[in-house]
Amino acid sequence: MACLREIEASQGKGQIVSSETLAALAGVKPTQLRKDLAYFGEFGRRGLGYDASELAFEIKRILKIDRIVPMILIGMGSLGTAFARFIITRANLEKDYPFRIQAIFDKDPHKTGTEFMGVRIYHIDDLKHMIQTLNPIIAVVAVPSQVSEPIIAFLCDHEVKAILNFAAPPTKIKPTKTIIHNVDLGAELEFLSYYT
Amino acid sequence: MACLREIEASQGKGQIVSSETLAALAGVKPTQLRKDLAYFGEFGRRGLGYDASELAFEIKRILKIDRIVPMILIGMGSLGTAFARFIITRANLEKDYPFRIQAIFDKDPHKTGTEFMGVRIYHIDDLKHMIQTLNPIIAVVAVPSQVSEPIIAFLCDHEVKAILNFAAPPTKIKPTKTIIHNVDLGAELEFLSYYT
DNA sequence: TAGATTGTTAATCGATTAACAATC
DNA sequence: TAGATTGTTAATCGATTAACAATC
Repeated sequence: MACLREIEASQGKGQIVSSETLAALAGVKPTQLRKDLAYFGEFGRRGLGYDASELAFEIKRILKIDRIVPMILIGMGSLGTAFARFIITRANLEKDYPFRIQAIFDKDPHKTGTEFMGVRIYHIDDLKHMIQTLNPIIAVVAVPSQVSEPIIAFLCDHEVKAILNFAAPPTKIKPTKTIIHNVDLGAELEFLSYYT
Repeated sequence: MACLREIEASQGKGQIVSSETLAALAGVKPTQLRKDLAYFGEFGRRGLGYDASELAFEIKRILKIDRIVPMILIGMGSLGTAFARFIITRANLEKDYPFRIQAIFDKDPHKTGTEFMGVRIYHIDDLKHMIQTLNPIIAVVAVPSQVSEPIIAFLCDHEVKAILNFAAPPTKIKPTKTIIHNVDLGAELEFLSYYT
């Protein structure tokens, strides 16, 4: 599936767009775009094209961002702060932005009990009894790699659907029900260096 | 090319390893690993395997991380700070870590003139006359998206080989000589949401 | 009806894997 | 020589693209 996100933002209400136009915007071939969409259903009308707002809605539904996605953030170091700022700013700016940070967890007593841009910061120990109530779909792990593995294991045990992990990939656990997406800043640099 | 980085860390001096062992470590098929390596040259010995330290050296050479890679960081908000901490910590810990932040640039007069973990923070206006001297291979852009495009354009004009861009992808410029690698935290979340 | 554009089948391309000759 | 393991050629698989019938 080639990048469909670009499409969403690109047209107003009631507008009809062709796969040709959309493909140009997304930087892919029209035929690829049509094939990708057809995989999920028939969203277009032959001879006409796609209804832009209808298509945007369908794409949101496919990506499961047609609803509020409750999240928790664990670790409020510089990376956690950067991530929280990014998400909360966007949620404040964009109507219907789906991702919401419900609670932040950290170990530092200088941070716990305070708020960051309107989101409460709890002690990491409170996660144990709060996770049931919060019931987050996604958890973001931005703690040091040395302490990340037990936290990730705990999250997997408690039915979190997906983890965005900025720490080192866990070595011991191989969860079946939880998807872990590892983001490795160091690897991004090595990747770039190769193409230098 | 499947992930070769794992291999590097995995063996001591003088050790011989087979593609079977390495593939298991990297989580790929042995035949895939051999094919990838063969693309760059003949590094193994038939009937024996690969010399681990020799292979590690060759991989570093291929990735161009067998030398110091000078970098600059532009933008010292929470994301810039997170990135700087990540790189500098690693450079302090790991012998031969190739990436070095030579200078940081920001607009905030409270930050300019100070140091972060031993790296000087300059005003963004100083970039103009300093870039020639610094001559960085890689530039990391961690400024707000609204102000990123002219900065990226400037970096491309001044022979920076690669840009790691945390801001929005540039729309106007299509550099030919500079590689831009865009990292989109929002897209990572949408990606995860889909697999929920 | 003629023109346009989708959804889908067929053809092409590239990447992964299997098989094996080379060789330690 | 027999066993092991690479580098490479051939076969397989999947993904991309082209072609076209369906239909607005």
